[in-house]
Amino acid sequence: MHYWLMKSEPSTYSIDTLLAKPQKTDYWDGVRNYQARNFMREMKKKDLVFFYHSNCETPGIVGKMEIVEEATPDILAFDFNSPYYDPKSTRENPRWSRVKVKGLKKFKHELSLTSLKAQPGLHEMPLTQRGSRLSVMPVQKKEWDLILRLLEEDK
DNA sequence: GCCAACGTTGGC
DNA sequence: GCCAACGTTGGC
Repeated sequence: MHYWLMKSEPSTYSIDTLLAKPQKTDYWDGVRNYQARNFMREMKKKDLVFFYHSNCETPGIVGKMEIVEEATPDILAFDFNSPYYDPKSTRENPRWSRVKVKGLKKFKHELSLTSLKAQPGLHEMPLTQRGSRLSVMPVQKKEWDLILRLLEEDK
């Protein structure tokens, strides 16, 4: 069992968007960064993921998801009309991947980036490091547990 | 909205 | 293979 964190801009796709989907499940697609893609390819069913709101008034962790389907080709890359279209990705040789997630919970209070940065136990996360733009990253179990404690939520 | 930091592209 | 130019991310 592994733990992860994935970012999304709430103006485009928020935790509420996910929780409003049928079965609260959806594809996490449109990732166009190799490092992030490679992490998605490592994800296994039942892995847990924090949902992070980026590029907004208060960036931070807002919810929790689980992986319900492991990586498959991101078909948006084949769609000429999609903003995520990539002519270099073909059905014969797909370049990008997606996973399917299920929204488990929206936390009562979000845990802001400011609070996360204030925790010495989280200084090794790419998230809290200056200049890091990685949108999909692994979370150590120690970090996961600490974050849950900070959220004061039942696990 | 600004802009620093980053990742990618493509000419050479 | 280098690296300048460009486009994007994302905090502030």
